[in-house]
Amino acid sequence: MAKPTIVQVARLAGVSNSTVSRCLNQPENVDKKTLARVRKVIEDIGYRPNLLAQNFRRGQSDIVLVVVHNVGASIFSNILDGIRGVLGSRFSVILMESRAEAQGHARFIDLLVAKQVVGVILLCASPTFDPRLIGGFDHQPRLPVVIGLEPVSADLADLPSVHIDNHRAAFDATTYLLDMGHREIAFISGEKDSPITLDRERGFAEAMAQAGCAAPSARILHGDLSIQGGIAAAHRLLGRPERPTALFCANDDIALGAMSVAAQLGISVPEDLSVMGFDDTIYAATANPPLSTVAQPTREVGERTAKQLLHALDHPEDAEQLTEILPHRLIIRKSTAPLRQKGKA
Amino acid sequence: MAKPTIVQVARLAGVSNSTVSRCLNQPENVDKKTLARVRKVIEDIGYRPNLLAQNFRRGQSDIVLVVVHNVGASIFSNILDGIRGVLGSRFSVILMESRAEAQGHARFIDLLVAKQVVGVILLCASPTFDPRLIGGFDHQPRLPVVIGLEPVSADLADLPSVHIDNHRAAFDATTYLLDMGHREIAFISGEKDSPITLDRERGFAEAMAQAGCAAPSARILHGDLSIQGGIAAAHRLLGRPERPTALFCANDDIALGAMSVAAQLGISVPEDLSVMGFDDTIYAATANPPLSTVAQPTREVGERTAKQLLHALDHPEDAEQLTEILPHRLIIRKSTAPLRQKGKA
DNA sequence: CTGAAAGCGCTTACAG
DNA sequence: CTGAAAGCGCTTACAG
Repeated sequence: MAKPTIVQVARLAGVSNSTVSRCLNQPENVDKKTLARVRKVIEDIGYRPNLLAQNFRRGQSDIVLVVVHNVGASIFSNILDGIRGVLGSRFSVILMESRAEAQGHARFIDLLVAKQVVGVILLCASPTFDPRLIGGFDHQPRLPVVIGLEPVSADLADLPSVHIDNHRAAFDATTYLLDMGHREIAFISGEKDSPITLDRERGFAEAMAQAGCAAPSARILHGDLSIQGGIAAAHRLLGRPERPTALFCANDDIALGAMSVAAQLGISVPEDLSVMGFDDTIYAATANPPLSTVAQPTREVGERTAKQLLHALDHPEDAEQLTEILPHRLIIRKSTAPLRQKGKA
Repeated sequence: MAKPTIVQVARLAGVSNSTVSRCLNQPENVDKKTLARVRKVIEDIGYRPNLLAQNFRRGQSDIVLVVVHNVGASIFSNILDGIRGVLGSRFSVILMESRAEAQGHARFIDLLVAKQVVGVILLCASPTFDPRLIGGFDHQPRLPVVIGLEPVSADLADLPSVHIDNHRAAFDATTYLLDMGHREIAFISGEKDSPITLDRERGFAEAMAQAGCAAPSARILHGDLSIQGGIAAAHRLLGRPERPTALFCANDDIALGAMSVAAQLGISVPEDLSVMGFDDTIYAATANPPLSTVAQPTREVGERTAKQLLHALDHPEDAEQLTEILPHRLIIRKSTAPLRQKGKA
């Protein structure tokens, strides 16, 4: 008993294949009674269109590629949930890790071509995955691309994107630290020129400059957006006596790494050192001490990103490119405190 | 300029489509010289087989479905890396979250049927994803399934699986705690009857019983393998005066949640309470205090699981079912310490 | 609103 | 070792 195909349905319903196909794909163009009859047969024999045949015939798969820096980063969990929720069962999501791609761009393109992906969501806008290079190659049409989470640099401004105002968020967080009396603030950032942190660095520098701190950009350390990155930076920063009194970290993992170094060195957080993270991942609230941080609406980022992609897929003629700015929120917990007066030691 | 197809290659090489196809799929059956000529043409015009057509024609996709409880759990990061490394570019990995599947089994089957997945890796052997139900339904052939990370219950013993000896690992960890003088030890586990924790619970109970502790299974709390689960259990456990002196947690997230509750309640870890985790995720080492835990070779779990699947895919006739037991390792950091003598308070 | 026919790009017996 | 031919299950102009 083989899997039923469209021809069995057609035979049983007494119509042609074309009509069955229309019932599936453009029911509005089918007579009500015919439609009902065909649907009944479909139901009765449990017919399901062969996706492989559909994809082949239509010349495109049902695969959406989502590029993340690192699947393990807990921030992606909610975002991916949001994406899957919207894309639903109509599309399959496959993940690619930018950090794992030593071969970089070539393999990325390979994958796009080989898998005949229908759309791309970039949750990391590294140069390797320059969205301008998506499509237009190898006889492929240009693919819809949406950028999520990351700000979009000016030269990519024509691409739809969904993210918070990173500049403003970093400005707010830094201002909060400044308001607590801190002046010796260091910003532990990600890779130099990484798009996700550039805006944050500018926000930091701007707040610092407004508060009269000299050469704020000298207070920015570049590294890796990871626990290891936080550890490395903290070792450089906290080993010396004239260490900063507050650390603003480009993400929570960095902050967690930095706090562990502080603990090792016997520096108390927040008494001797305030630490502020970014993202409000699930590990922030239970850190010891609980981490103050900047929250992003991650699930919403995923949902909105996916909705924009869906729109682009369903309305290829509609070239409207939206930039959606979602709200951020300062979450103050226990890892930050007012600057202690000098005579502390 | 359309994407080149097999017929252009055939024409340019002066052979038939069949021969080009053979060059691609069974080069050993092609004359060396013909092969070389065809390959040259392929190279020259940049031909790449249309995967969509291949999949359709062969009646199967190149998709491997990996089921995890929760993508965000950091333990899966390395495992997925391992899987991807082995499955490489030949297959696409799509992820399904068991926790997200309220509809459960039905949707799972739907996905399998609809996407025509070629193989399944189960990183969570919940009843919803009972591997015996994979395949055999809806006119589909039985699919190769490999279980990773989780122990396999006796009734599924005919399925290949890759995991540590969870019973032994829990026994070892509990014994370590007992050797430190602890007797009032609680085990915070996952869902009741969750296969991943059953073996661990038995290992715990066995070690406790050997040490003469009465009713060890009464010391097992069931909840959720998450930070929230750890928080909930810790609230039940640590609120009362006759609280345990040591907590053994079924994973690191639980331990992190429990430690945060201890911190809130002013209970010092490890002075007043030893806490032991499981998995050695990236958040264990930088916790405050750094978390003692049981490490699993996660990347290897992924690689071995994927290799078994690959074997099953390439040798469907070979029914050999392997159970691979990988080594575990106790990692002792700062969250565990010898029991303090009574007169502490 | 419906049907007959062609065709998407490949693979696979089959015959030679 | 190679080629001619059929066919996988669907969709899509086209004609009526």
